[in-house]
Amino acid sequence: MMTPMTTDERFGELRRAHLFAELTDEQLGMLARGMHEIALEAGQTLFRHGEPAERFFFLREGLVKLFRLGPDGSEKIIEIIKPGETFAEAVMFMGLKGRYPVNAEAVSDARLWTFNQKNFLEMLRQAPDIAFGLLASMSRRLHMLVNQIESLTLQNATYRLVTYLLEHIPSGVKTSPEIQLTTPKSVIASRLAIQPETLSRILARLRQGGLIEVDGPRITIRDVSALRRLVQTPEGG
Amino acid sequence: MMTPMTTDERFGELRRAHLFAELTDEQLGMLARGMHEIALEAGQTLFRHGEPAERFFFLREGLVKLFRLGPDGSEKIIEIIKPGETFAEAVMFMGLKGRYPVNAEAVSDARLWTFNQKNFLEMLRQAPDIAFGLLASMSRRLHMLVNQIESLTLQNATYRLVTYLLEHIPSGVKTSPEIQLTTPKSVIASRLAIQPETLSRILARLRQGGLIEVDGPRITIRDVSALRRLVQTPEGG
DNA sequence: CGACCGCCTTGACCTTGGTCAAGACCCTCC
DNA sequence: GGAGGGTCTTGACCAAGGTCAAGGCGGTCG
Repeated sequence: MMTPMTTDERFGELRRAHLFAELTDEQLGMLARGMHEIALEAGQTLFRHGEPAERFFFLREGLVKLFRLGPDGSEKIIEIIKPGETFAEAVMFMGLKGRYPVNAEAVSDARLWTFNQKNFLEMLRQAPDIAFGLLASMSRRLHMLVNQIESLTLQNATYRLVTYLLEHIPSGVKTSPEIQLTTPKSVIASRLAIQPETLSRILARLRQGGLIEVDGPRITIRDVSALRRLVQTPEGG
Repeated sequence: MMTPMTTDERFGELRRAHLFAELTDEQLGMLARGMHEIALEAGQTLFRHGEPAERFFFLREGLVKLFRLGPDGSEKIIEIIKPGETFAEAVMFMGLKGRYPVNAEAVSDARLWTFNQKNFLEMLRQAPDIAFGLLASMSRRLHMLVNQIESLTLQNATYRLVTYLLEHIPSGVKTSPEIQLTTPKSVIASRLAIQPETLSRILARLRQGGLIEVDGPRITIRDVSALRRLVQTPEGG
């Protein structure tokens, strides 16, 4: 048994999510009434593509991947959910017949809060301001997807990996920043729509070129500007 | 000079858009107050990727493509807008600092109505019900993008083209449906993220296999079920 | 009518990244 | 310490699709 959380602690944790950050205590209270906690073990499935979508989720601990399966069973990870993020909330607006467009599975042991669709819509109706936050967060997600489509079609594997690395440089570091990969390389590969072998080969090539150093899950960037140049668009774009 | 439209005609046209379909006359009236008409010639640019997003659009006539440019200037068409559709409305919620995530250009001569961001947000604040329609339409678009990502990564060029064909079969036709391509093949190729040459080759291959007949922009499907089988997923998915 | 232009098609070749297979490395557990 | 398992790496090979180049097939315009 773990010590029960105070209401304040719960509210603080919920506010980590973009979606809830702007809510008043009262609104969070309404939200929390319909909230349930669940735990998943690594590898456990949360929901499957095509299932009726009756709940959405807030990830407290662990890692969850959202993915689609191809005809041959190969999986493409659409998004990796990290603690403090909500997911599947967009589906709530497809109405009662809405279905999850992806599969969700815990990558590592995870703890989540779940929210019931009906309660949530009801709350929105009473506090329409929240809808604006939702609209903003959805349009952000929309743009992310557009960016993904661009990089999947306009750019090659090296470009995608280098972009991924550059995006994960800890801020504030000037020289030789070090990136600690928090997810297995195979997961990153799927996220970038390449095979683990190819990921490995590209890292090797960058290493040989003196741009980076690789030590297991720790990657040190030797030459940030050279990496930037690799993915630079000639035009402003 | 063209004959001026009656208010009723305008409302009827606006309601063709998902986004506006559910609005009352009064709400449409508010919307129409901030509306302006513009015309574009084929090839003319409406807005560019990165520009401040102050307006969104309703396409009345013609064809508009939304696309991104790669480092080498190659373009990937994200979406082809057809008459009766709205676009760029999601960006309105990124706040005053929002910027268009794509380029927009008229494929053929086009007429549009434009809506100012500030007016629109103001109206939403007074009629929060509309926000729910918006949320639904955005989550639909979100799902479409997820589907695109899947087909770009999990499936090959033939799969994408066949899926495109199947989606464009006029409804109600049983035997040998005929598809009239309304956009140049090169545009379709970009939409499917393949080269025009590849598109041409795949069509040739399908033709040799007796699955379709091609006569310029007119494609006759000889064997619908064979096409369906081509893209069938072994599992339910 | 014939030159020209845009769009599509076809062919030859090449690059990228996927597949298959073998082994390296590392960690845990007995 | 050693066996076993998961993950990552490396190599050899292959297939899909991109690139380059040439030509066909209407259209339009002078």
